[in-house]
Amino acid sequence: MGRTKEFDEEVVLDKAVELFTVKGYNCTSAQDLVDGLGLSRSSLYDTYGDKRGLFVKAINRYREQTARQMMQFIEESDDVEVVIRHLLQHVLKESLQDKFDKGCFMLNTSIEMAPHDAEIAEIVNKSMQDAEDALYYAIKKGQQAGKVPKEHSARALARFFFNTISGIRVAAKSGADKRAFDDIVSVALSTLK
Amino acid sequence: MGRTKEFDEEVVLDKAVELFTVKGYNCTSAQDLVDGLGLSRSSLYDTYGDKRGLFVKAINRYREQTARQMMQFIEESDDVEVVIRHLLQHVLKESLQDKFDKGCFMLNTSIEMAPHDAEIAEIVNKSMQDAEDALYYAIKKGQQAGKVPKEHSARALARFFFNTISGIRVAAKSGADKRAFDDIVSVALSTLK
DNA sequence: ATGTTTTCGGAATTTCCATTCCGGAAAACT
DNA sequence: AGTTTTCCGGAATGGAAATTCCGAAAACAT
Repeated sequence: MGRTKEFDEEVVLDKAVELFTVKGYNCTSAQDLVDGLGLSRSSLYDTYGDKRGLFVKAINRYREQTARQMMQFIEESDDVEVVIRHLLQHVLKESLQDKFDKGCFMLNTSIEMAPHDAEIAEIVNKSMQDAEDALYYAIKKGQQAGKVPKEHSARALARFFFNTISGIRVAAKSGADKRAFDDIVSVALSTLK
Repeated sequence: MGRTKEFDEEVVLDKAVELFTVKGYNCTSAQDLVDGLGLSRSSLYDTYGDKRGLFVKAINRYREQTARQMMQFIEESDDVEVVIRHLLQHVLKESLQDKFDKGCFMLNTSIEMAPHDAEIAEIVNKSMQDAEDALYYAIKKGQQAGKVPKEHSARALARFFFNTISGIRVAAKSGADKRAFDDIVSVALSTLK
């Protein structure tokens, strides 16, 4: 046995998510990664193959984390409106605290990379579909319990709320303000009445 | 007087908008531009300074065009709901016909460039604000005419619809399907009832 | 026609960035 | 202590992309 790795791969991946989210794939140079991840160039290439390999691992990690987080929101309450309100407020809080306007890694990637990288596109699409499905099941349950009007189908509402969140995350990238976010959330939630 | 230009600057800018929208700034190489714009490398640099200069001119042109288009929608009818329905359907049609999933130039740019290019960020922000303001005036007029409920302020509704459009344009980038778009539009429009 | 100015196409240059390579040190284990 | 494995820093390497340069061609003027 030789020397053990001095870095925790998961910690490194979290930092990579952060770096790639702020500057995107193309504008994050190998040097940025060496500086930001706290490991040497050679360790980076030994461990992840190349820049794109690191990126793929980072986005897969992000996907797992956000999927888990989503499940937590869904399981938090039986009242769908509460769930969705909390979810939107969570997105909103993230967006407001986002000092560097880094936005959402998945959404940024779907704009920057997905159109010309099939493997990454698949990850992004699956992740977005998972999120929509999670919303769908929560809303469906709410409708069956009579807590959500059936004027719109559960699928339609799920798509709508997912779309609303996408919009908010775009706005976060150019630093929209709290009042604007609050308005959007308030109008969006009124569709559940 | 010397030799006359063999290209029409406006036509070139429209093509540049197309190219940059499909691949983004970073992935559109100078060679892509030479091939796609139909002018020589030297003419390109003589006319626009450099790649970024061309990009800035292209996005300003796009901004003018979309602002004009928005005004046409607003002036088309006195019935706000009709205006917004047509606007959403227009965005939806564009998105569905978008064979290369190029999406919206302004939104793509706000994700890829705005965070690290202040001048471009300003153009993007102004353009988005213009669009929201146009929606605001249309809705305000509708509320004054008693055609739109005042449960939400005109500003809130304008922000909400602008946000909905952003979401749709993100989805267009990964080729969402018609049923999903129809659902989103349908739920969004129900907020005007 | 001839001169002048500007464009054009493409070759040449330069700059930047991802990736590889190297030598030495540090850790883990025998 | 010795061996092995992995680490680190940084100096090359290689390639791709942006930009500049140059000779020829076109448009217009005198």
